[in-house]
Amino acid sequence: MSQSKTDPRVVRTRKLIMEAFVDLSSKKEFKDITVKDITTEAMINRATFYYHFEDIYDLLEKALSEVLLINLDCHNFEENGINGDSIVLIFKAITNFQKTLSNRCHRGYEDTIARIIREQLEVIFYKMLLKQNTEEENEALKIAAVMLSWGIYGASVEWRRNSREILPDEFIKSAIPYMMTGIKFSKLG
Amino acid sequence: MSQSKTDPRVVRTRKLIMEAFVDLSSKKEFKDITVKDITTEAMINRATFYYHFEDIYDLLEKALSEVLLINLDCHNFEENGINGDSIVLIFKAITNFQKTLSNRCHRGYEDTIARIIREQLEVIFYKMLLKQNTEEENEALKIAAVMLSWGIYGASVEWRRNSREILPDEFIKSAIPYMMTGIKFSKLG
DNA sequence: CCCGAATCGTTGTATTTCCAACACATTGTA
DNA sequence: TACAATGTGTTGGAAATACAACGATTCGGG
Repeated sequence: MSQSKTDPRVVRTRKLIMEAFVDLSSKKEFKDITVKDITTEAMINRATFYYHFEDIYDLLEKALSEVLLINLDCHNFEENGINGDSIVLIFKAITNFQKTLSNRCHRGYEDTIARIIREQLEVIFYKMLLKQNTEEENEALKIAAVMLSWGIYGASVEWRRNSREILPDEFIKSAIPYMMTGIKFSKLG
Repeated sequence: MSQSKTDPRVVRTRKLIMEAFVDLSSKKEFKDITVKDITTEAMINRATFYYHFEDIYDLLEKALSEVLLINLDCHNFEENGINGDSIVLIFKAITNFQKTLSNRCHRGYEDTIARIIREQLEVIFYKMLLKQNTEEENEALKIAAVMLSWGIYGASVEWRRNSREILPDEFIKSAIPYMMTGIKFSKLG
C-alpha cells in the first residue's frame, strides 16, 4: 500500500524494456530473442537489464503478467465481489489474452504461460474473496482462490480444445450456475 | 567530427524535453509555458532540465534550431554546392518551417526566431561554400554566408508580406539568376 | 575434435538523473 | 500594503544508468 513512489527512472526503463520485448515478440519466436536484442531495441545498457530482471525468463513472466493484468482491468473486479458477471468478464479477458498471444511465438513455453495466468487469477480471486468475507478464514480463502483459478483456466483450455465455435460468453455462462453454488458452499464452510 | 558518441541517457532526456516543449507549444503560447510544465510533461526532474539547458529561452533556441534543421534536411545540401536547385529547396524549407510555426504561438519572439533562422542558414551556407572553394578565403566565405542568409531570409519576409499568392518556388526562382551572378562574383573576388 | 564468434551474467567505476531544500522573484488577492 | 502561492535557478547527496571488461557458456563451421 504505502510503498514510497518508485523512482521515475525505473518506471521509464521498465517501460522501455517491456515495449521492446513486446515489439520483438511480434517479429521473432521467444527462443530467438536475446537479451542483447532487447536492450538494443530499448536503447538501454545491457547491465541495466540485469538490474531489473533476473534473466529473460523473468522478463517473460513479468511482461505477460502485466499484459494480462491490463486485459483483466482488475480494478473493476477487486472492488466488487465474485458473481456471474465478473466471472464472465474474467473468462473473456483470458480467452482474449490468449488470442493476442497466439499472434506471438512462445512455442515451448505453453506451461510457463499457463502458470502465469493461473497465478494472476489466483491473486485476483483472493482479493475478491477477501472483500466479501470479513472473517479470518484466510487459509480457506487461499485454497478457494487456487481452485477458482485452476477451474477458470481449465475452462479456457476446454473452450479452445473443442468449443471455439461457441462465443466465450455463452460457453462460460452455461457453467456459471453450478460454479456459483460451489462458491456459496465454500463460503458457508 | 570525432566527438565521442554522447551518452544515451542525454539523448533520451533531450528528446523527452524537446517533445514535451513542442507538444505544449501547440496548446499554449510560449510566454505561458513554464519550466515546470515542460518537466512535468516530459516526466523528468526539474533539476535535470537545468543540466541540459540554461533556461527556457535556451530551450526555445535549440528546439527551433533542431526543427528547422530537420526541415532543411541539410545532409543533401552540404554535400553539393550552392546552385539554383539548392536555393529553391532551402527557400521552400524556410517558408514551410514558418508555416508550421504559425500554428504555434510565439508572439513577442519573432525577432528571436528570425535570428535563429538566419544563424542556421549561415552555418549551412558556410559549409556549402567551403565545399566549392578549396582555397583559404575563410573570412570572405564567412561574410558571403552571412549575406546569403540575410538575403534568403529577407526574401521569405518579402514573400510573406505581399506575395503569398505566388508559390514559394516561383517566387524565389525569379530572383535566382541575379543571385547566382552575385555568387559567381564573390567567388572571383 | 577445436576454434572463433556471440551471448550470458557479473563487477567496478564514471556519469547522469532524481530529490529535497534553499533563497529569490513574480503574481494574485485580501 | 501584506501575505500566500507559484515559479526560478542552484546546490549536495543519493540512486539509477552507462560503460568497459571479465570469465563462462553456447553454438556453428572447418
